[in-house]
Amino acid sequence: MLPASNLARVKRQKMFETEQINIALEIQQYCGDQGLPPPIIQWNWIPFSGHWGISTPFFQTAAQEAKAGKKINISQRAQEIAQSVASHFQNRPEFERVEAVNGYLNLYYSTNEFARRVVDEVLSNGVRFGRGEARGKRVMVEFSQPNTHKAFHVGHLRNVILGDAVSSILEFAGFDVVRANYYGDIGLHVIKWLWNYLKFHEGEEPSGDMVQWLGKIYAEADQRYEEDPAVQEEVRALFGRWDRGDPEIVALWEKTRTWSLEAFDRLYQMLGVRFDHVYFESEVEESGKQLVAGLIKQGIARDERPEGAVIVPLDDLAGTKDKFRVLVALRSDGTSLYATKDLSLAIKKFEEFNLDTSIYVIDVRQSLYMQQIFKTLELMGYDWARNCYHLAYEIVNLPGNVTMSSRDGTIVLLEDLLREATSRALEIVQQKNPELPQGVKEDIAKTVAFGAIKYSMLSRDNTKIVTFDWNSALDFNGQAAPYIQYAYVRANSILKKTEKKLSDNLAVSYPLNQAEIELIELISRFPGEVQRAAKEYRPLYLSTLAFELARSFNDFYNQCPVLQAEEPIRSFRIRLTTAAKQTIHNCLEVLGIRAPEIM
RNA sequence: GCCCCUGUAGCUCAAUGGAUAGAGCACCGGACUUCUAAUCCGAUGGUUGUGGGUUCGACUCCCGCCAGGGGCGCCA
Repeated sequence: MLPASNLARVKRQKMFETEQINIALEIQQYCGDQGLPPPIIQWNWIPFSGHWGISTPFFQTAAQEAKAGKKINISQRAQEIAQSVASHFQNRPEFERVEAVNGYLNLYYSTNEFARRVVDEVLSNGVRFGRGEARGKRVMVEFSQPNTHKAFHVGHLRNVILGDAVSSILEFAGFDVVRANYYGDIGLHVIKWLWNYLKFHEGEEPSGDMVQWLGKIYAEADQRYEEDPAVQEEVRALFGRWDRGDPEIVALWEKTRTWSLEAFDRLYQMLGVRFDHVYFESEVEESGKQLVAGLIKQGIARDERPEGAVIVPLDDLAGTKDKFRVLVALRSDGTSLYATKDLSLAIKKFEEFNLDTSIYVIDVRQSLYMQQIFKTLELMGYDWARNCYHLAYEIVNLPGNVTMSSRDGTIVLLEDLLREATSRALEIVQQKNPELPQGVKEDIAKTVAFGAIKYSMLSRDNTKIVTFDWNSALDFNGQAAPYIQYAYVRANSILKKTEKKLSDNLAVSYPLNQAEIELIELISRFPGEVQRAAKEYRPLYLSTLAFELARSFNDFYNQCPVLQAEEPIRSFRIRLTTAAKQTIHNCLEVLGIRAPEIM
């Protein structure tokens, strides 16, 4: 229930929200006048009705009466109250029908009037339809976080796709979003790579796919490192040289790092993902070490060197048991760990960007680690630590619960997946539209293939493991992006054959049929679903809505002739088709999926 | 041992504490002289892991148990 005093603060994030709040207040007023406890109004869509409207139950009101001592049958009493309220709302122009059923009050909108308003709202806002009002809150989303000098596989892809979608959704919902990447450009893995390069690949220049080439050298290095203690010794020595700033090593590091960064730039560009700010581990390493020294002084960290490392005994400090465990903040040899750098980086983010919220898109296996970092920051006295949020997602596995690992060679390279998916899509375009120019066909194939891959990851909840297999990854049928894209193409195909200028926003003067009503209802849900997805960081709500919009449009397409229809039906259906196309576009847009004009 | 996640149709997954738990895939049967069949229509398919509790009402919230996965001092 929204108290009247809060009414002015309610932003119009959903369509018709103001109307709904006003009616809710009126119902509460009415119940109060009748001597009933004020009901909590929770508007739902009316199920099974096939009409457009809102609904709210009165069980709670009845239950409150029962608790107050009245001897009543609750469901019966709820129906009585609903009936009473319904009679109060009888003969109101904004509702076509008002009824009380099973303890619910059902308010059926005047369908044609609301249809007009929904379609008009979409058409007048265009690409901005569904966009929330600016909130004046800044949120940083850190995602992708690749290691340089390593391969990029399908497991990493889920992070990028999720982070990108969440960023877009938040931005569309009204937040000021800073998309941040954080490269692991230094550390043991890089030194191992450099060692292997110097020893076995000296002077080689990258060839073919850069990320793959770098990854191959890394995998090789890792294997030699694991198998041979002498290698470990050499790598440590090399790490020492790097630490001392040996010019030859630093130069090689800089050169190869650049190769890697350029390759990632191309990769993100290909995926249609951009970042507003980029951080590097190398830039927070020194500040991290200093920060840990400070922690020791403050008595937050315990220096157990030389026998042990520098640790933060979180459970002792927080007064918990077996909850936060112990965070290792610095190695016993004084070299930095992830934690060393993450603590420093967290502070840097808030200082540089004046954030309200800081989101970390990182897989679920690092949940404890993330809580340790946030807790440590809190103990350091940073109040904003509670505005740090770990957006955990489950990993991508291979069949048989096999974790993707470069070391074990159990990976599906991004490159391979994209190539395979694109060629499969191209084959289908070839069949459907052989007359199109080759370049156009290739564009469509890419759009479809990338869309399919992104959608398959976004249409599953963050907490669900994705099991990768080629068959389902390359399946373009059913609930998948190509289905949605095809509905968009069909809408476009109708519109191409109409006059450029849309007719005016006239009242709908014919009885809408079922398919039209459902389509309009789904369109009207979009702004609310954007807010819900933003609030819970769940693109799933929008990937589901996109599919439902597409299915509903296909239904409309089959049942409702547009171009052949008589006026004024024809004009309205053209407007509705335009609105559906726009809404599908906006919905896919925030998911990072493009829609082709033809396919 | 402690903590987290998951368990829903044969399979992969949805479902604001609300009315009759829905899609896709697979399987079976239909629909292109039509705004593109990458589509649509129909049929089959359920003790929501299990036992309690809270509630007018539980797939949803709480507790126990079972099963699977993950995490827990110098990896990232």
